[in-house]
Amino acid sequence: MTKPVVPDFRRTLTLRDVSEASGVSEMTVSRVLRNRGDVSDSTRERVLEAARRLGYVPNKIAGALASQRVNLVGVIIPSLSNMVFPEVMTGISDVLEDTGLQPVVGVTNYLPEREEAVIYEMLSWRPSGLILAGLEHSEASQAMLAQAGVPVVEIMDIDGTPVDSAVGISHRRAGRQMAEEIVAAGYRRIAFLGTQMPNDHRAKKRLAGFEEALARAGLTLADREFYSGGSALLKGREMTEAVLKRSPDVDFLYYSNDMIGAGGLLYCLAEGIDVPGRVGLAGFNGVELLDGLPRRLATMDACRLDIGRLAAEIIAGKRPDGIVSGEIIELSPTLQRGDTIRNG
Amino acid sequence: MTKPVVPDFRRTLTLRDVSEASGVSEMTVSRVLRNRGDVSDSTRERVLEAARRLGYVPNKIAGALASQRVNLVGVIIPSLSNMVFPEVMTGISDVLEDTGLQPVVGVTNYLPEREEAVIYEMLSWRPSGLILAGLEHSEASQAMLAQAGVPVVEIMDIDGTPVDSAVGISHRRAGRQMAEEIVAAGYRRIAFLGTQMPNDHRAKKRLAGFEEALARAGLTLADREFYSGGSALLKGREMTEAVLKRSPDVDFLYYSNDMIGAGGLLYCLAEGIDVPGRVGLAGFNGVELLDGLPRRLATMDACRLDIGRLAAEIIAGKRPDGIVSGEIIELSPTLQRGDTIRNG
DNA sequence: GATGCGGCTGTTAGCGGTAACATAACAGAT
DNA sequence: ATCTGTTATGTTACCGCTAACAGCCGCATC
Repeated sequence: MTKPVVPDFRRTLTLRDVSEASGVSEMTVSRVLRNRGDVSDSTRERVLEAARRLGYVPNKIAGALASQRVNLVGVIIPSLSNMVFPEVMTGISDVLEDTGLQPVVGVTNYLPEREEAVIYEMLSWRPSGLILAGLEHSEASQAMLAQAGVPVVEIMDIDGTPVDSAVGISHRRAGRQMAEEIVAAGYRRIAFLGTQMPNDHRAKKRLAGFEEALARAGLTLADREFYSGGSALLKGREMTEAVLKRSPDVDFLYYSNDMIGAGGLLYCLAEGIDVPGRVGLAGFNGVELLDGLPRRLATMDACRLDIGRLAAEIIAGKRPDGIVSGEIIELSPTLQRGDTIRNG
Repeated sequence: MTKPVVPDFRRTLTLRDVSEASGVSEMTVSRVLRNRGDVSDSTRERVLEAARRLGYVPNKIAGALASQRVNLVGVIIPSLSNMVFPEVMTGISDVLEDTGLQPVVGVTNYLPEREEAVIYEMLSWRPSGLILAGLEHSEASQAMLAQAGVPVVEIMDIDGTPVDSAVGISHRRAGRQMAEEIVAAGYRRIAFLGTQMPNDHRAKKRLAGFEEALARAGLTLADREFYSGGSALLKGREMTEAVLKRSPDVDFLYYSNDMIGAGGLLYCLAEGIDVPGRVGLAGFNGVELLDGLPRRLATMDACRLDIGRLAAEIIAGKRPDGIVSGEIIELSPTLQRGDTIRNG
C-alpha cells in the first residue's frame, strides 16, 4: 500500500539556480519573473525558459520579507457551513482576482477566543488587509486590529463602531422592518425561532429590532424557541412543531435564518397547515436554496455578494476617491415577501 | 462618514523593539516568544510583559525564512458552496488544531487552470504540506506537486494514481453499488440526473460505475438530464419534472448529488407521485440537510469528515508507523436506503 | 568630441527573524 | 583550587529575495 519514500536530493530551487542556468544575475531573473523593470526580450526568453525547465517556483516568503509587501488579504469568518459566507467569499474573490491580492480564510466558529487567535495568526503574516465579520471583538483583538497598520474592514453589520471601515446592513433595522411588515399584514400572535446566540450578535440585533417594532405596535413575542447544532432544516421542523403545539394560537413564525425557516415551511406544508392563512412565516438571508422550495419563504436578503465586493474594493484601494480607510457603507437589504406572508 | 486617516508614525514593531524594552537580546526575546530553550523565569516575565505592552506581533515571514519552516498546510478544493467541503475542512481543522499547523484554503471552481495557479501560489509560500481534491490535474500541476518536496495528499477519490498519498472512496464502486441496490429492488427504467460535468471527475466516475452495473444487469439508462449553475434544489425540481414528462415510464431517478435529489423528492411529493412505489429516488453524499426533509432520501455518505481527518494526519505525520508519504487509503461509503427505494 | 540620456544589467545592503555556536556564571565533584 | 556540567544569555551568519543605486553601452544632441 505504500510506495518507497524517495529521498529528495535536490535542494529546493532558488533564484541562483535559475540565474546560473540562464547566465544572468539573480537580480535580472527576479526582474523577469516579476515583470518589473526593463529586460531585453532575448534575456527574458532565456530566463523564462530556464525557470520553466527547472520547475522553479519563487519563494514568496523571501520576496515578501525583502519587499515588505504581502499580497494576502485575511478574511475571518465565523463559519463555512451556513451558506452565507461562501457568497461573501465569491464577492471578495471577484474583486481581488485582478489586483494580485489573494484572500486567505480563517474560521472562528463564533468563538471570540478563536477569533483572537486567528487575528494574531493572520497579522503575523503581515497581510495587506483584513476583512472580518462583525463589529464585536475582544479587547485584545480590537487593539491588534487598531495597531495593525493595514486597512481593516468589518463586514455584515454596521450597528456599532468599526475599528476602521465597515460594510454591511443594519440588522436591527432589518428586524424592525420585517416586524412592521408582519404587523401590517395583520398578524398579532408572533413567535421567534432561532439559534441560541451567545455570540451571534447579528441574529441578536435582528431580534432586538424585531421586538422593538413589535413593542411600538403594542405587541410582544407570543413565544420563542432556540436551538444549537444539528441539521438546521431538521431543527426548523422540530422547533416549529414544538411552538405550534405549545402555543396553538400563534399566527406567525419569525425565524432567525432561512434554513430553519425552510424546515418550518416544510413542516407546515406536510401537516396541511394553511400558510400564510393560518400561520405566516419569514426567515432571513435570501439564500439560493429557497428558490427550490415548494413555496417561496418570506425573507430579507443580506446583500452578501455586494458586501464581499465592497470590502475587497476598500482593501484593494479601488474605492472612488481612493478611500482606503474609515469608510462606513450601509447597504439596504430588500424584503422579499414570498408566499408566506398574507397580503395585509 | 469617513474618519480622518491617521498616519502611522510607529514603524511596525520588531524583535529589537521588544528587546530594547525589556533589556535583553533579540535572541532571548525570540526564545521566550517561541517557548524554545531555557530562559529564566524572571527574564521570561519581563519579556512577555514588554511584548504585551507594546502589542508586538511576531513576523512569521521573517521567522519562516530563517527557520525554513512554515506552519501552513494548503488545502485546494473546487468549491465552497456545495456543502461537501466544509465538512472536509472540519476534519482537517480538528486534526491540525493541536499540531501547530494551520490550513489555508484555495478554491479552483472546478477549473484546471485555476487549480494550476492556486497550486503555484500555494507552493510559493513553501507550506508544510498540500491537500487537494481529486486525482486529475494538469501536467504542469502534477510536475509542481511531484517536485514540491512536501507531502501531498489527494482526497475524495482513489480511482487513479496519486502523486503521493491519497485518501478517499472509489466513486466508480459507489456508483456500481447504488445501481446494484436499485436493480435488486426491482426498478428497471432508470434515469440519471446530474451536473454537466466536464471537470467533475468524481461525478463522472460514479455515473460510469453506475452504468457499468446496469449493463451487467442487462439494462441501460432510460433517460438522462444535466444542469449547470443555479439553485441545485430548484434544478432538481425542474429536471425531475422534465424527465418524468419526457419519459413517463421511468421508475427510478438517480441524482448525482443530494441537493438536486432533495429537489426531486420535494417535486414528487408535491405532485402526489408515489415514492418509492411509482418512482424510486437516490442521491449521493449524505449531507446533513437531508435529515430535515419530509422523507429520507436514499444516498451514500462520502466519508467526508474522515477523509479530512486522515489527510491531515498524513500531513501532520500522525499516521501509525510515521508514514508521511505514498499511502493510499480507501474508505467505504455506506449506503443509506432511506425511504425512497422500495424494499425489493 | 564631449555630453546627456534611456535601456539594460550587475552590486550591495538589508528585510526580521532563527540555528548554531560561543560565552558567562555558578553549582557541585574531585 | 581545578574541573566539569548545567543554565542562561549573547554573537554571528545566514535564509532567499528585492530596493536602491551604480555601471555600462550605444546613440542622438550640441
